[in-house]
Amino acid sequence: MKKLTKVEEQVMQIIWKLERCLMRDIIEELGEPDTPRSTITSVVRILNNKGFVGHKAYGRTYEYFPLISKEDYSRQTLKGLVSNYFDGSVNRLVSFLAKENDIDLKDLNDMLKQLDQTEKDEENDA
Amino acid sequence: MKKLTKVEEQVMQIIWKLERCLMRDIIEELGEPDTPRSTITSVVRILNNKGFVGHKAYGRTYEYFPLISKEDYSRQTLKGLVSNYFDGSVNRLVSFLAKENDIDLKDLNDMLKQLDQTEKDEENDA
DNA sequence: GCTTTATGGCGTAAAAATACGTTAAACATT
DNA sequence: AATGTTTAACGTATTTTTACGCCATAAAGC
Repeated sequence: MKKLTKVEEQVMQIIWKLERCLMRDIIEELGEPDTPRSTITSVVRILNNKGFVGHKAYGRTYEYFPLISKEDYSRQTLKGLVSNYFDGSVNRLVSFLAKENDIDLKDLNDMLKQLDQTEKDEENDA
Repeated sequence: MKKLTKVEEQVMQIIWKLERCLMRDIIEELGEPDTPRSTITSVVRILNNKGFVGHKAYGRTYEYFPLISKEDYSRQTLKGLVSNYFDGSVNRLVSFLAKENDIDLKDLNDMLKQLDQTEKDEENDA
């Protein structure tokens, strides 16, 4: 899958958030008055060319919407990160985070217990 | 911090791996015969301009080495990913991984216990 | 309904990333 | 040492990304 560049990603985040939107919504949401609107439209156009967003014409104005979900893209990105920086091992990533004290171990334990419980519930449902 | 592009990252990975290296080491390690060496040298030159790698001249030939550690860069990238795709919550990231079955919960539990133990050991040392 | 102001698609300029050819030095072979 | 071969720094061409101006339309004010 193609990778988003810095600015593309910024705009894409907005389109993901708004789901279906007009140019004005994107510009309003971005709210950076220093960037000219014409620059934003360019980026949207390129996102469109690259297949990240689609558009539907309403008269002369377009409605834009994502063609790839944020979740799919983050999954892909995360996979790449793990493969490049953590020897392809997700556990290594988590262990890195833990060592960095980015996660509270107790929190995580609680969370895991909950997930574990969810799994058991699903088993019972089946 | 500046972000590496696709090709830059590829070359950077090699320089991180080799630590201190000559052009020929990088090219050998890359081992993609379809990419001309001159292209690689360009990328290295740009990495140098961007401050990712330094060089030391030995006569007419340069020895290259990373100026930023792989760990630092991955930390930074990960932080960005979490902030952009997981509402800034690392726990949310881990929970995502767990739901995707990318991590085995049991493995993770064992790992956490070990980390927990390490912390206690460190407390005893102090 | 005419003038003024805002909107946004489009073409394209400017900057950055990627790709390659040339060439001069380094090394090998005789 | 003279010749051929490999190496890699450098300059630049090409492509992609980023940024803007223009202008036709739409909307607002009078």
